[in-house]
Amino acid sequence: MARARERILDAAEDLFADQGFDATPTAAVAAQAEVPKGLVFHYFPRKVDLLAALARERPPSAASAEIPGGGDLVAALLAVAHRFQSGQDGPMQRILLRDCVRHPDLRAALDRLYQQVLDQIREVIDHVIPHGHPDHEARQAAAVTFAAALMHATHHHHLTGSRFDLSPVAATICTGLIGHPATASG
Amino acid sequence: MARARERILDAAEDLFADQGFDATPTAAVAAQAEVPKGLVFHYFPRKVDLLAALARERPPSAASAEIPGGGDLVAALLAVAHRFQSGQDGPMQRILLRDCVRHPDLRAALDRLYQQVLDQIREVIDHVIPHGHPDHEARQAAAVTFAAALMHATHHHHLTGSRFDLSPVAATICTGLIGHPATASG
Amino acid sequence: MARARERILDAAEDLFADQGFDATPTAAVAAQAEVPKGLVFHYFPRKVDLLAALARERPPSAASAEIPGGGDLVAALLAVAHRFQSGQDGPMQRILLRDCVRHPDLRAALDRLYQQVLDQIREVIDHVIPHGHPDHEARQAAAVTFAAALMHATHHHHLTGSRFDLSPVAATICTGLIGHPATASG
Amino acid sequence: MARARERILDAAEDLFADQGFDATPTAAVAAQAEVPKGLVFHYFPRKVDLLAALARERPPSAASAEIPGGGDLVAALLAVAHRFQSGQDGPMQRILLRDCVRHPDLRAALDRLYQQVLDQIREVIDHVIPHGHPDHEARQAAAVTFAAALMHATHHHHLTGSRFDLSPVAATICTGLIGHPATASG
DNA sequence: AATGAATGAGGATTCATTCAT
DNA sequence: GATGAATGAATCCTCATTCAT
Repeated sequence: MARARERILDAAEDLFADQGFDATPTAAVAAQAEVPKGLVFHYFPRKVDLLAALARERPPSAASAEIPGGGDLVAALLAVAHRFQSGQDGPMQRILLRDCVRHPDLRAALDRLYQQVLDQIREVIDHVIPHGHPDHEARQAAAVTFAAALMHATHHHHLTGSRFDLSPVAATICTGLIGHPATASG
Repeated sequence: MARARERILDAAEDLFADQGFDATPTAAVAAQAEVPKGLVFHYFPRKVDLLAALARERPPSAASAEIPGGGDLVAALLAVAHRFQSGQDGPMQRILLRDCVRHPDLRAALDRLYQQVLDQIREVIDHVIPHGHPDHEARQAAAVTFAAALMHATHHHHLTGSRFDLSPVAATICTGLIGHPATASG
Repeated sequence: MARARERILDAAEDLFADQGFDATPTAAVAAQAEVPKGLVFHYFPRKVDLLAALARERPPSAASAEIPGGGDLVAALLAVAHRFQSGQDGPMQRILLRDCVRHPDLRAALDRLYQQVLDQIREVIDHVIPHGHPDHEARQAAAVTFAAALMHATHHHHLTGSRFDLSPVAATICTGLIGHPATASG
Repeated sequence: MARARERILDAAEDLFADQGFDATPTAAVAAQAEVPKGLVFHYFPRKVDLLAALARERPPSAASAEIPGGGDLVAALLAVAHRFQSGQDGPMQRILLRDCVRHPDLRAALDRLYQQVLDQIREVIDHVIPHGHPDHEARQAAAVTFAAALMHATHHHHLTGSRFDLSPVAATICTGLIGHPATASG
């Protein structure tokens, strides 16, 4: 069954996200994937290769969906955050955020994820505030701010299970950009 | 020697910060503390008790020093961040940020740390912008924003070894609060 | 490609000589031979069959070349030794000497090798000292002595990488046979 | 029980001599020593440390006993050989001869053993032929010859279980030294 | 004949924890 | 209290061998 490899990756993603890489025995991966233990090592000679394969083949993408129009920057930012935190890549995000500390191989994937988030936020800002009023630098600073807060919020969420409310952050940024926290335009 | 207990905690703090709780054998703690292995278990019956003792007896404090006057909010915020990231509590911060994921006992300590940071930032804001122009809510939102970004920056720092520049964040927040990113007053 | 079998044997000879039979995975043989793993087992159902095939099909021969004339027994003996230790059968010698301990199948091949060495030495002795002065028994004893020492020297060489100087041995034997260690005749 | 370490070494010596180092699981050592598996690693963190400890703490000694007088060099040499091959150090000899190939740590011990054998043989020669007739060089050459042959004979013995008859070797050497193979002096 | 996925027994090593002294 | 020997469950990984295709 050529699916074995995929099933192993599925199981690994699941278990690593849940308990962490180090705390997950390869035997558990094999069990959940319903393959014999040896097969895991057939495809991934060392346990860490499983992690690397996940980072390589299943990078979490901050998939940018359509940007909600309407000129409401706060809503747009929160929508980005929501999409990011509710997407199907939760498991990989957890793995990256959790295990990056001990497995620097994951750093690249985490960096890429952050960059995607940042780019997406910037895109949203530019879309909602199309003119040129706040200059490039201010826009980028705003994007960085929201991206950093979003990363923290996501970490917090994975840590505690409860959401970190980003509304104040979005409001602060919005005010910084257009002078008031509410619906832009006007 | 009654110092043994302290030496054990010193060693544990050091090693846990460096390699993580799970990856540090108690034998290594004993070795670095230069005490016999049995003594570690004499004072801390289970390994996790070591972690709990650290969190209880050596909580990292976002020690608020004097607030730099002068009305420069950006500088004041960055000063808070710098103090936080350069303090002597780096090891305990690392431990909390790293191992909180698997050891919820640490959550309380991490929450407390965040709260201290948040309070301190708020205090700085109120100190620099004493009047009442931006209302309480906006001030708190700004504080939350900077606290979240600071937590992310700290995490990033511990992860990569390189600093995460918080200047854009501080500028964005400052603009949100007083309309322009530079020295307040006016 | 019918050459596959030969390539497998080549690889096995190489690797077994280098790391020993037990320490060489069949997968390594397949890799070095550039054949799929399954093919190794196609030709040699059990790993040990590879070893047996080597011993059977590629026995090291103490190939007797022309005997250096001139009546110098010491030189002649050393020439035999040199030929033996420098021949192309080094790998198989190593395999026999090393793995015979655990794989008695190799014993016959090793015995045959020793016998060839012995016969060849005897031949050299008879060629250099053609008359009948030292009787058959003494000649055979001398041959046995040099053969034993040569085996040890070879083993030593394979073990340490450095040569074991057989000159004293040749000199001793020569003196035993003809009364003085130098060039025979006289 | 403080004897545990000795019992582990006893078991290791036994099993390594019998089946070889690589083919002996540490579990087997523990079982034969009647200690829990973990204790083996308590004393010898890596399996190879067991081997090193054996080589260090239990080096086989070519224990020189009293030299048989009587002036019979052949008998004296054979006595040395017999003592060497019948001594209580058979197991360690086997281990050295067998596993030196893959574990160069043993080389020093094997070298030392050879040196002891050589020295002892030389001593016997000097004792039996006290005068100065054959010069130093010839004596040393004779000793080297017998030592090499003895090593081969021992290896052969360990390999096949049957003795390698050293009489011809002794006779050849004796003739080389004193002109005739029989009882010296006269 | 040829292939490489599949299998699972086995083996070295780690380490928290216990406990006799 | 203090000590380090003792314990054994757990884990990663290896590898000969089988087998469906």
